[in-house]
Amino acid sequence: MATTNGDDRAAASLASRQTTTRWTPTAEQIRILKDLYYNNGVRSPSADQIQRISAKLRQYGKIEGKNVFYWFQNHKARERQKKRFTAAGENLHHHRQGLQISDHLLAYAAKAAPPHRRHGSADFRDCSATPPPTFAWDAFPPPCGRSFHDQNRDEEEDAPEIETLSLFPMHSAGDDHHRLPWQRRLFSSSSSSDCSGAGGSLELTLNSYGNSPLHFHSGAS
Amino acid sequence: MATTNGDDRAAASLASRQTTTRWTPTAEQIRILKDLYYNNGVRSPSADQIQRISAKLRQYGKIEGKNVFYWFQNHKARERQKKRFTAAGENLHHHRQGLQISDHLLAYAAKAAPPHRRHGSADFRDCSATPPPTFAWDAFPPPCGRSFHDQNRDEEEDAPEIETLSLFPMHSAGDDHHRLPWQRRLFSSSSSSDCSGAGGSLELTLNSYGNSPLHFHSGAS
DNA sequence: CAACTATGAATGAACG
DNA sequence: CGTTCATTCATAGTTG
Repeated sequence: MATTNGDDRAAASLASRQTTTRWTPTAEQIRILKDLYYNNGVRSPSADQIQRISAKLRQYGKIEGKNVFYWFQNHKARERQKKRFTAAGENLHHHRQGLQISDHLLAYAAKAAPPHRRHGSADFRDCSATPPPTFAWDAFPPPCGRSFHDQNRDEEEDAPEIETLSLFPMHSAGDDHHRLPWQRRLFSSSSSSDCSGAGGSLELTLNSYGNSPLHFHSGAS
Repeated sequence: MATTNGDDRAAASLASRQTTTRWTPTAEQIRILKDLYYNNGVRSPSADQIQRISAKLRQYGKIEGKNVFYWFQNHKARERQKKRFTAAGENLHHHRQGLQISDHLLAYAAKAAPPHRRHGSADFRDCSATPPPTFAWDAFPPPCGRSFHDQNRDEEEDAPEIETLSLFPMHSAGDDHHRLPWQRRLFSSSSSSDCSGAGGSLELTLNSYGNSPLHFHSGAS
């Protein structure tokens, strides 16, 4: 991303009496953390490792063990979470289902092809054929010569699996998987006339919150 | 909101390849989202719901799962935040003009709530028996002296004094491993070649990025 | 166009 | 671990 300075939030806000209680990692700290995460496969460091890491990172700024712990926890969790609700490729293939508004949309959609904002290069996680079951702490350069990305923003990769998933499973006769109780019928598509640009009515059924279907009135009034 | 715009802001303008093109929800998308929020009580949709919602909303414009996720997060958070100030801000009716930060500053000024724990719960800085979220691994496991660590942080990211403390304690006679709240059940993965270099002076070489000794450049680019 | 506001995006911290 | 809350940054979009 281009969050201005990005990592230097700490340096940026050090001007005043920052009552900020929470840790503001420096660029170097983040760099090291990501290096450990991606290049070394560190995902859930143990207490000992956390201590070592924090000790090391302390050279670059204030940091405590819990910060390291949380960082890895969050980083890992977010990576998974993101993948979870980003199942379908979402940005480059919108089903144009005949709507008048798409006129403009298509217009710039064509030119706005470029993917996200922070796709630099390939990810590092699988830069080597050997999964990182162990912690490569000691001392050894990264297995594969990896070009360092800019500074911050990790390098998540997208697996644009275009599977045209059923947007709204009406009634899955062949129930295959039971995931969670609320995963039942969340949405009910009203056949095929719900995709009106603006001015339609769609029904959404959310069993988890209410059994009554929801009707959207896009009547614009 | 304030301007009841209601147009397809998506079709606003997009000429330059903004590296930070954040999602601009369309009127229909917002309407549906609010409908879900208010009429259906959806506050924190899960991954599955997010997928469906985003899929549905995609008919009205480009959208990704994370947009839905963030939308609900923000909407909920802000609503809560606003309500939280109504009671205390009866006197300070300053138009909170300028500076986004004034938002929370007013909050503190109004309620003067200690900036630590979250929504009132129970205070627990009691260093007696079981400090709930006490993180022991910091530098040294405080017996119970300081429950709350960084509180009056008036220090900056500097002062990295490279103490020569043993960064990597070998085994140190085992002694008592700080029994972290989670270690009991989380850090029990000692059944494998944990840190291979645990018994030596790990060096943590992270020179893949050109390890600068330290030195924080004042940044400011 | 500057000043300001609403809100999307990000992330540290923590809960269950 | 997945989920949730709080706080902060960045910026689209107005408003004067």
